[in-house]
Amino acid sequence: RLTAAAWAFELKWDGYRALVGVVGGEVRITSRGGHDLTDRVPGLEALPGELGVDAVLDAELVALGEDGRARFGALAAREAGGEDVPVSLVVFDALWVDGTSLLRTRWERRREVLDELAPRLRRLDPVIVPEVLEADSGAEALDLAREQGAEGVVAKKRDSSYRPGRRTTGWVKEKFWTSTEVVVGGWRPGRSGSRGLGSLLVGVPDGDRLAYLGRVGSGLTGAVADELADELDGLARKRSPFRGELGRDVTRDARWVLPRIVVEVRHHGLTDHGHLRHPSLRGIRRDKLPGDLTTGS
DNA sequence: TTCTTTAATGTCAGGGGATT
DNA sequence: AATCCCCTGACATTAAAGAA
Repeated sequence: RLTAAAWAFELKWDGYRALVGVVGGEVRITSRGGHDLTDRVPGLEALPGELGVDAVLDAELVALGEDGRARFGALAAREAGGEDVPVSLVVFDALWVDGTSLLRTRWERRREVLDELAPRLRRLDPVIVPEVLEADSGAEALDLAREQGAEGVVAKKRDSSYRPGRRTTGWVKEKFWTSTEVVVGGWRPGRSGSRGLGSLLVGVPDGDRLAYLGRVGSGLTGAVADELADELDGLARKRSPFRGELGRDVTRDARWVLPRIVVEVRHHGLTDHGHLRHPSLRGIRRDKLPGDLTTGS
């Protein structure tokens, strides 16, 4: 449905969204929430001189590992001073150049402007201006992205204008999903406003216990949530079925349960701590028992 | 053409993980 | 406490399509 005639495909970068202002000889990087991120990217002192004109650019702030792949977790760690992770600025859009706003200009034209600026931008060490993917379809673009180890693809409608701030349907993000079956070992109540379940504590069988995989709250709603709430109530248990300690912030209001219910969870792989990343509940697997699941990934 | 229904689009709140 | 990155569903609004 995403044809190359109407859509252009770019790699999706995993980092912090940032606006880069090059105005009056100074560089200023701002997060989506309006916070100053300028100090996160050293090595941009020469940017105003190289660029030659004032500009506001849309970009993503990413930390790259040795393999060239983005590592989200390393970004915030940089401030701790421990790891010296090089931070790059991936520039993918031009919003305002030399006194002219491009917000209402179609993406195709904005990309042309960006390509004109690209040779100068690339003289700066931390700056990356990624090429548009040479793909005839969304599926082909995903294949390319997978080869390059990216986390996904962003499809941009060629005639779309730029809508500041809000999420836009002119840009469609396609990420690689993983689906995993996990066992429910407990739950946490929702906030005072919402009733019943807030999130599920899940894991995979590891010997006679469960290896903790984190919480799943997104997608836990409607009839499925009510159904699960009833069933879990009947499986209540005093001791945690998980192996090891889980941390006070989790255990404080956790309710443990006999590990019997298997659910399917969609996610983006595991974090450095071995938890599910961006998990969302897909449904209950009544055809499966905890014993059917294999240990590990 | 105009009115009504439907689909697309946008906004918001509540869940997640992580770090300082 | 913040901050950042998300995902999902409910609801409101807007745009498009169908019927009269």
